[in-house]
Amino acid sequence: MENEPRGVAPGVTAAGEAASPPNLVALVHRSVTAMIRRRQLRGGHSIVEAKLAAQLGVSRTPLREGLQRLEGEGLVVKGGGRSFVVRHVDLGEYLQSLKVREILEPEAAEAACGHIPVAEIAAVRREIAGLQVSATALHTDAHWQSDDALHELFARNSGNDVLAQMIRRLRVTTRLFEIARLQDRVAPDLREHAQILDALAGGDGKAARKAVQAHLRSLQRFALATVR
Amino acid sequence: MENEPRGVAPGVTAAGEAASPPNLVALVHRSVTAMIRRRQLRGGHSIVEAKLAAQLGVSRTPLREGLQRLEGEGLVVKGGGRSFVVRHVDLGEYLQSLKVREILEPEAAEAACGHIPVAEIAAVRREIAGLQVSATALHTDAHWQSDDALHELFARNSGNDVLAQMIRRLRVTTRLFEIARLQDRVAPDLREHAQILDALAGGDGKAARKAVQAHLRSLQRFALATVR
DNA sequence: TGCGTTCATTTTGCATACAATACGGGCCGG
DNA sequence: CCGGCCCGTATTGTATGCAAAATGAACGCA
Repeated sequence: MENEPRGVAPGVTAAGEAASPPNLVALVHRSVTAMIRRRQLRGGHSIVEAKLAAQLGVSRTPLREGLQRLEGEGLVVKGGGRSFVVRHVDLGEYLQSLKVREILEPEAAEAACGHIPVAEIAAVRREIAGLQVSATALHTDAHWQSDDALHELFARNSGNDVLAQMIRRLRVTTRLFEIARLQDRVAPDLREHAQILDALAGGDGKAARKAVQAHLRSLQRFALATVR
Repeated sequence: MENEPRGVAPGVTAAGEAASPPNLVALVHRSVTAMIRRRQLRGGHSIVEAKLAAQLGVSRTPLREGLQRLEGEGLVVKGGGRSFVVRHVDLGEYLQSLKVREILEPEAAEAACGHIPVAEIAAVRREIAGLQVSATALHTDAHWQSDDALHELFARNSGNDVLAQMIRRLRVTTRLFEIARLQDRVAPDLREHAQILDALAGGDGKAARKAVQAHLRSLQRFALATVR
């Protein structure tokens, strides 16, 4: 292969991460994850290895290894035939995932109450506030990001890393669906996220639990009403 | 490479599964999973690719792909350095996992109540009954297997595949620890499993929930009391 | 036209080759 | 006796080559 600058599709590499050894499978993993989140790779799309490898500037070997790892994580599947397919989450699975989140996340929120550094809460507040201003162009991207930040806030501080990991995993699935199918969740999320933050900041465990549960139920209703 | 009969380490391949295309990465995945469960690969043990590849009769390429997939699933990790390491679950993580299972599994058991085919319940009953007889040699192996069967029973029939998948995943972690650290759980498990089965068979959702919760709490107590 | 069949092309599965890096052990200087 | 350096070896990271399987298109035959 011509040893190109190994550029990666524009704007795909993750930030930070001083990779002393370039480690191409990690690069593939990050890049493909990002591409899926940006809908550059749609759910159900079947991946041709040579093409994607060329696009990322790597050979098929690290590409395949990265994809296998993503399959283990559930982002892609080897669908029936022989090629990798970006996992497609349908409404049924989305709702099931939300049900499980409805079991786990209120628990995490309650556990986290009173254990979250105020600085972190403030940071998430700022992120949400900044959202009101920006135009709709990058809006959704930033919105999803603040969504991540909020849920990560109480997951990480729940005191149970395993619980946090499960929540993250479930959110991969739900995000996959939301990216593909839901459009205007910004306004309701803004309101509900604010309520959750208030409860977390106030250290009121019961209120936090309620707020998170209400949020997740709202998502279910929204999906049922929105998706054709 | 000498194209050997591709024998695989004795007794390592999973049963059934007529693999029309040999599919070596699936073979690796199954084999390594089995080897970990049998403690042929201990937690914390670092894997040398060439050695394991030779042992399984494959080249390093499918071996690495299989390992990457296992890393995505959380069975192995690329520990700091550069080689794969069988994940080591410590007491803390084990207890955290049990806590999460204590949230999820009672829910699944209750949901499954009344939806489990009687034949399946009977099959698990038989499996447990057969356990009483066999000697301690294969005892533990068979014990773990019946444990899988019981928990799988209500997970699969809970009506929520995502929930079932989460439970399976958590059980990978807890099993990893139990294999390494716990010895004589047979007697208490036998009793508690029977109680769960009775509740499931009776269709009593509340009782099933209670029985599963009691079982998981018993495991926590047992671990705290047993592990030095 | 409709349908099976053959052949060219694409695409994957796997093995191997090779370069880069980490590791360990001995050697030398102190 | 100890610490640091150097070099041979073990091991991993990546690319490439090639064979088998799938795909699909052209073609002939009914």
